[in-house]
Amino acid sequence: MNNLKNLRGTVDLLPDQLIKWQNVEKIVLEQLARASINEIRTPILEMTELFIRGIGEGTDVVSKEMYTFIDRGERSCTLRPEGTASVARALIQNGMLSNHPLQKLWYMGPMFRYERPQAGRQRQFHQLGVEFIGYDSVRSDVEIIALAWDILGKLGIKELNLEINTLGDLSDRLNFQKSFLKWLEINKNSLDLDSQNRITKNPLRILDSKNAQTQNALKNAPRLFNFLSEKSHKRYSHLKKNLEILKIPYVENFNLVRGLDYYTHTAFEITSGALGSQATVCGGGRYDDLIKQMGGPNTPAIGFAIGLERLILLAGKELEIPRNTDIYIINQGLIAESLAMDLSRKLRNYDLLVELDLSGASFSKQFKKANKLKSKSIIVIGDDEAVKGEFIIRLFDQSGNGNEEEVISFENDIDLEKWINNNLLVK
RNA sequence: GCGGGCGUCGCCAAGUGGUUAAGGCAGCGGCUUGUGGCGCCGCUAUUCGGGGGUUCGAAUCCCCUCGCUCGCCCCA
Repeated sequence: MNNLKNLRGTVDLLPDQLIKWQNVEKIVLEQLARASINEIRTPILEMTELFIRGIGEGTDVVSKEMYTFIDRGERSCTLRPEGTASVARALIQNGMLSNHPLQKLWYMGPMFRYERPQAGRQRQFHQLGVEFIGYDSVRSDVEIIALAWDILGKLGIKELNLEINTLGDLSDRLNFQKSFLKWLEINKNSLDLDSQNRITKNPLRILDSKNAQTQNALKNAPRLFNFLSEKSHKRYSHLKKNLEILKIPYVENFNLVRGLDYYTHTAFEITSGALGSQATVCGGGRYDDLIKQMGGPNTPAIGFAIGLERLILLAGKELEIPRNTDIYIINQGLIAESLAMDLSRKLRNYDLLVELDLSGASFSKQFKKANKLKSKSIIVIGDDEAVKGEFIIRLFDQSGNGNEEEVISFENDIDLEKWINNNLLVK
């Protein structure tokens, strides 16, 4: 029995911790609803092919981090490592792009990547993703960045850094890649080993290598920014201007590439120093070619994902406080216990947190329990009350001073409601 | 995949070779069988992540292994 354990990189979320999760999720979902974004749910398990084609074979995520296995029907299946590819697939497959070319969608759920766990990183983790499908205007880029920024702001998270970059469109990138590859051939030896390996696999990724030696060498390399078309340049400066109008502070990072192949034009990341080495809480960008590449109609899109574990880490302690019990029902005796159960059901029609003591323990014990839970009030039903068809109700404040008891008949809903309104529902 | 740190009760922890493994919190029971916060009393690890070895004797030393954690890489 003792050797049954959860798998490495997975965690049990226990009731105490879930208070914070639920509070954070509530705020996030409210914000999404207000921006009139609709939910979409796709399977956690997909064909492996989807991610190879969607994310890109040369990426780290696909080449070494996927949970892939052969199922009983000999299909290669993969636990999703991210959400965008699935959403794109679902939209194409369900013909949603011809009927509703414009849509704003969100999803939330577990993702899986086989990596070494560390602070802010698990093998099963959770993401909130937002995708604006069919939108190509700069304003949609701005709106989605603002949305991410505001969600973090609503949670009271301070000291965030927004980094932005532009990757241009496909032809910008090809032009750049040509001369970048030439430079890489010549300067190969001044790069670190990882980066050398990427020359053939995924050269763009070399740009955001964190190796100091490589970063130093890259200072003399051609810059993607200089290969952007006039149109791409304009798009990017328009984006910056809009962010300034909205007073969203940003930092340009020309080396921000992002690890998934599908990004075009705008790429952005929001980081926090409070997270340790896994500093990114939100990452996103535009992916105008993905849906077409996956066999759908030519559909521009932009999206982001927020890592929920990291979000929880950043969110304030005030979200960890549980709601106190409003009424604790102390009860003992055969008839009393039935009456108590009936009363507890009645009380749950109000916006109250009601706990019925089921222990059958002594009154003294039940009072202690009510006190431990910091219940705002108590109801007492014993044999005496049961016989008379009434119960005792009273406030139960922490000072321990005797509050006035009130006796109410089980039939008298009007007095009960009055008491609740006067004592519990008013601030 | 590669480095560093760590593993004693549900939680926090003392103990670094000698025969009963401190203490605190939480939990349970009692003082007080129908009225709470405080207090007092009692109970709660045959065992120190697991396995092997050294020794008369190990939680303490050695080896292996598992796990956790932090960092590299990468990402949310």
